[in-house]
Amino acid sequence: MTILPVDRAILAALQENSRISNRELAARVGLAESTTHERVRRLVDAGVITRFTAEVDPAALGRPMQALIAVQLRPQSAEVVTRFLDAVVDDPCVLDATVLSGETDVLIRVAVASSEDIRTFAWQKVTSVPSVRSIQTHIVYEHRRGPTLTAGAQ
Amino acid sequence: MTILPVDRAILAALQENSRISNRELAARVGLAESTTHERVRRLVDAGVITRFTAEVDPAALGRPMQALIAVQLRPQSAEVVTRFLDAVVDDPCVLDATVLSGETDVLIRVAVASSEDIRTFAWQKVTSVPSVRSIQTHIVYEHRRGPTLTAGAQ
DNA sequence: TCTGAAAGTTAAATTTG
DNA sequence: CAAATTTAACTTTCAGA
Repeated sequence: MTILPVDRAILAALQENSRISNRELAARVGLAESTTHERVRRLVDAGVITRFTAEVDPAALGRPMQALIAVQLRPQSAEVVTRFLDAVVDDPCVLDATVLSGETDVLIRVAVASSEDIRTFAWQKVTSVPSVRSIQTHIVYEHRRGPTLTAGAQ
Repeated sequence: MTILPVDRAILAALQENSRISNRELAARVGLAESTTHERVRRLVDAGVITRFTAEVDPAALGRPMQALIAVQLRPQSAEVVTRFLDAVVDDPCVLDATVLSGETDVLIRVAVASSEDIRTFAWQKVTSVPSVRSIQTHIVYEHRRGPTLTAGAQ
């Protein structure tokens, strides 16, 4: 699918607010409503827009603390990684998990009410998986989003 | 603000799809439309929902590769960290940046077209900031989301 | 805090240029 | 791709429980 400048404008507007009406979106990008509607549908169909979602602040729900837990696994096999993810990623304190190259095999981001909850997750849940060789916990002090995603490599 | 079970249902539904109509949301959570409408408004006002957004797949825009760049800064001061973030976080390849405790001070997540772009960002942009002492680049092999965020610590 | 109904607004599909 | 049209669906407000 070819991404035109007008598609970038649509992507920018919808990332900033996915709930604006099709009418307002059309006005903002300077196309007819029917055209705008069709282009949004195509962006979804092409997999450029993966979902429309509401962002929720864990802190506002009583989980003001975030941490990264770096995990080293042994043996290092695809199956071990998959099994580890399946074992931990559904825990309610997990925000996401990333599989990496390098010393650390998996990086887990958690949001919790207090450091006690990190301890419980890290030392009860994570280290109870047999293939976990070692872990390190890092407190998240700040998190910043990059620029809005509107185009390929510049 | 008190989060009732019905609010969790609203949060779950809106995270899964922020574009469903208020009518459908009301039907799904079992409340009248007017009540549902009011509760969503309150969740936004209370800062529980921070924004409604469209998730975009960088790969579908021609940036199929992601990496984490771990950065160590010297001297380690609040101002150095802030200045570093200001210098790199607006680069178009940056998805987000996290300030951490531990060896690594900042973790930058990037989405790029090829490894050549990582090299350019890491060795042109990042290491050109004087306070950067060292960096390590890790390829992202896989990324998994945790469960939907609906409540405080369980 | 909730409901139900009324009034105004918007979406979605179609047709035509 | 735009404009116009039409029907159906939706949002928003408010009186009242």
